[in-house]
Amino acid sequence: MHRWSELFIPTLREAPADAEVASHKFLVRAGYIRQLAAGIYSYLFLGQRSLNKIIGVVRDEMDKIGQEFFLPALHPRDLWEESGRAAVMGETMFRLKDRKGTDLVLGMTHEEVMTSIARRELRSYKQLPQIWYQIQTKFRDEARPRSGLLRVRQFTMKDAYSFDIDAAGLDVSYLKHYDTYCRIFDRCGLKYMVVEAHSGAMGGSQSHEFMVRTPAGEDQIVSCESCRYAANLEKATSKLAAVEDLPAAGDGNLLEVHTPGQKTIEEVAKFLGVSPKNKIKTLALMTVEADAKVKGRAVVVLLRGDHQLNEAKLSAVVGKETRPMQEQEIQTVFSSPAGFLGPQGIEWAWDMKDDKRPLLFVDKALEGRKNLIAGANREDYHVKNVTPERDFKATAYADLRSVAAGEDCTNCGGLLRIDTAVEIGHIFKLGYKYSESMGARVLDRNGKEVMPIMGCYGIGIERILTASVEQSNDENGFWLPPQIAPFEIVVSPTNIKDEKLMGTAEDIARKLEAAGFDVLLDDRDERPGVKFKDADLVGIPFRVTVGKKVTEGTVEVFRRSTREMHDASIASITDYFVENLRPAR
RNA sequence: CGGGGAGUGGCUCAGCCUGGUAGAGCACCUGGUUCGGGACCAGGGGGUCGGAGGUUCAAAUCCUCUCUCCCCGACCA
Repeated sequence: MHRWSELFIPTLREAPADAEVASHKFLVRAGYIRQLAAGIYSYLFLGQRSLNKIIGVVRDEMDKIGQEFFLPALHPRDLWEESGRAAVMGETMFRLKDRKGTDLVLGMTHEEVMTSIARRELRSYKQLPQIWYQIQTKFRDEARPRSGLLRVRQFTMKDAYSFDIDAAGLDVSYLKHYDTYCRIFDRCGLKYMVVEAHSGAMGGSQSHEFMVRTPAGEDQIVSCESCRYAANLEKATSKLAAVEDLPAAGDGNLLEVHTPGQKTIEEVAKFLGVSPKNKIKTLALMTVEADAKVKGRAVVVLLRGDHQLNEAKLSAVVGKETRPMQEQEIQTVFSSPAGFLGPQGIEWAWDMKDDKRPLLFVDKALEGRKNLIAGANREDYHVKNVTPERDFKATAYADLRSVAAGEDCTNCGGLLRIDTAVEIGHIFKLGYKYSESMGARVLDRNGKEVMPIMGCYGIGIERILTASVEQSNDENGFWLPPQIAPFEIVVSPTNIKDEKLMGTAEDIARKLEAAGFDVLLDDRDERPGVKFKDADLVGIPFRVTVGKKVTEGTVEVFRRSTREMHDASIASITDYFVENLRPAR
């Protein structure tokens, strides 16, 4: 039996000064975690116990569809060179050398290692499909760790990888994970949503994220209030209301207007008395090359004046990350200072291969529009009557803008809302990326050599705990669902020196434990108030208070989530929990 | 990496502006009283004030450098 008086549960009366978000404050106050350095945490008894329960649920469900491995965290850097990701990951990857000077890295994910096993061992379609997973520590040297356990440099991830003979097989593996993830998060008692996610710079593949809404999150998710549409802001689309074009000014040809000192969209629109919707926003960017010695390429993006660039969408179209141009670079392309840029009168590359000229990507919202206002590429001047295709030719039209709250759903026309959320799981169709770069091949039923097609699937273990705390807390502390709480029930005698109370509390704790419940007996020599405050704080969903009413054969059961309290007879206490706790499992 | 904030007993903080030999509350130890929502009384232990250098008769306090942590941004497989 677990006796509080013998355990290390260092609760704090006050939140640590460096904690900002609720989960961080409470996990520290409740004695679950302690910080070692920025983004590096120790898990103490209660924290580890809860995480072990989460891992138990994850493992139980994953074992139904896959096989558990355990891969090294320490990888030879060569392996990452093979996949080409050593450069891509940049400084986010921890790097070190062994005593012989060999370059090693700490694993931030395990596609490379899993693929290295697959390519050596998998020979035939008869061995497929395979689903391999592990629960293991990941290391990522984040630019800015933050929010307690929400973004850290070392954490536990359940990562799974599927290998199939063809795309249809991948669909099956993907769906299995989708369903399994739903079961896992349901069992963990989370209120989550599944959203379509950005499929990365490679494009084409399908991806879903499992999200828990909380203001502490770092992701923005778009969802429809009328239908089931939900997507990460990086990926979301919306339907735009039609915009009335301006009438042609003058003879309809390009017409310069003097706009002294009016640089921003807002200023110019106001100055000219038009809506930003009739303006073109011209953004000047450069590609970021993996090899720092290679010069970037100019990328210009046109958006409707009131729209925001979505960098994830842009990088998917360009195939590379981009950064804003510096003043000098802007001068080279536009011969104009920033603030007065426009697309007209410049020779754009109409095809990606033409690398002498800058690329011009135009958001679809501008397609078919006319008589727009853009910068004149000349200080203090803008130009009217700008009409796409007549005054400039785009490299491509694409969806490049971010959805804004209040726009219409593409599916059903309903209202779209935007919430912040934390990502707890992500499933992804990888395709042939690693099979190809790392040389995994199997023979198909015709004896022909083909690449296995892969998927990868991750769950952030600590984030389940963190999201759960974010989802269920009040000023006194938090409560976890019984399935992932360190203990299901805390039994609190109000005075341990009263032999009757203490004896009864011990009996009850023993009985509940015998019935299979996870019980903590608060046998500390503390005043009742201290015990109640601590019990409220530490995330245990039920409390049994053993007080004066034992003389009547009664104790109190306190449900932390609702703060409901009612009497229960000592004789039937086990039955009470069998009824109230077990169905929740 | 850019901007902002903070480092003083275990925790939360005051003291710094205006230099004079370090404090409070909580926690901890001993004894006693108490016991249904973070008790009370008495006694006690614990800090080279993040580090280094400088100014000064004297530095937690002023100056320079540096390290660490937090927040905003950039970044985020």
